[in-house]
Amino acid sequence: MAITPALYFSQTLINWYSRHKRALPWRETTDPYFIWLSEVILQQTRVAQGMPYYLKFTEAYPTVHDLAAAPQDEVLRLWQGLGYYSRARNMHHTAQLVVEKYGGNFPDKHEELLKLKGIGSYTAAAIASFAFKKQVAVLDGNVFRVLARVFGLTEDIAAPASRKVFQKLADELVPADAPDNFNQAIMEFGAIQCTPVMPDCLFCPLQQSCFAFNHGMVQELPVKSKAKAARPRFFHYIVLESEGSFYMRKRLAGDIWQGLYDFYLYESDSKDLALEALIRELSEAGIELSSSHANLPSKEYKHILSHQKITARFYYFKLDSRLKEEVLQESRLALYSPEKIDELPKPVLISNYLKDAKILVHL
DNA sequence: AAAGCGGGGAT
DNA sequence: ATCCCAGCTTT
Repeated sequence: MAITPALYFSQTLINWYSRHKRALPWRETTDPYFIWLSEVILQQTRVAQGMPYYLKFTEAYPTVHDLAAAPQDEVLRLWQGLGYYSRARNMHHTAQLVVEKYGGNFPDKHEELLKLKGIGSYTAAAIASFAFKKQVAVLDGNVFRVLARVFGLTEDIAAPASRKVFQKLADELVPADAPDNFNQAIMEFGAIQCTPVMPDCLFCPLQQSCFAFNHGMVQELPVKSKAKAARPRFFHYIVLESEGSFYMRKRLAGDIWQGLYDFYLYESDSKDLALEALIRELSEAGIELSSSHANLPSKEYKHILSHQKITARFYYFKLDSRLKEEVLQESRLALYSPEKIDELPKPVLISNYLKDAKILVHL
């Protein structure tokens, strides 16, 4: 008997997957905790970049109870360098909720998983299918690309409204008897074979049935609107040293790097520092710098985020005496030895400076 | 619906 | 230097 197009598609992908799948540690388990950990780490992150973090986290926190019991600074420190730090904060929060509300066991329903912080439709589908064999289709960037090309979908994948079309198709394609294998297969296929640039159409098992290949539209699909240009920002970091220790503070909500530690920050709309304005602001904060203080501007650091283009310079000042308690309260600064600084979660930009300035020798 | 949120790899 | 990758939350 003839097989349906949906069956042909899923069986072809699963067959391809059995021959091309990479051996990855989170594919060796059905433990929802490890699946969840890997999927949160892999959001917006390539396997090669996420792998060392997955190994670090599973070693430091073998169970959801260990993660739940950890201090936030420690979790963020382990996450340091991976970016999108709300993932770590939400993950930590969810670990505590799973322990308190679910007795340490993750819910197995897609809609229950969806209620947890940091778990959206993709991650909920991944956990539900990989750990609990539920018939729900994952929809990530790889799946968008594969479906757009093979089935000729021309909706803008950057537009939220397009999700409905892709989700409906993906849901029709995911087989009841192997939802986990199919979901893994289609994402792996997108990552290895049907890549964003230079896809390997020549040796593609779906070549003859692929809309994009047959219509010479491989370069045109998927359709994706461009992101807007990154906003330029100019950071002037004031590095205050007292007796070999440094004043730092934890960043607040409402800007990048929430929960990470950096120095006193003076931001302006120019790469050049307006010294008088800085002195005035510091003075208002109760921090008096006399001309006797050494002022060594660092080299210029360019730090590129997807949505911001930061130009930063560090100004080092050695203080004659410690800042007063009320000044610390008001500015939220605190004094940290290099050993303590090493343990603090910090933006990559700050870590780079600390390394260059030889304040931190390792890392 | 749009904006905000990190960082790294390929060319 | 300039292109690419992208899930979740908040607004």
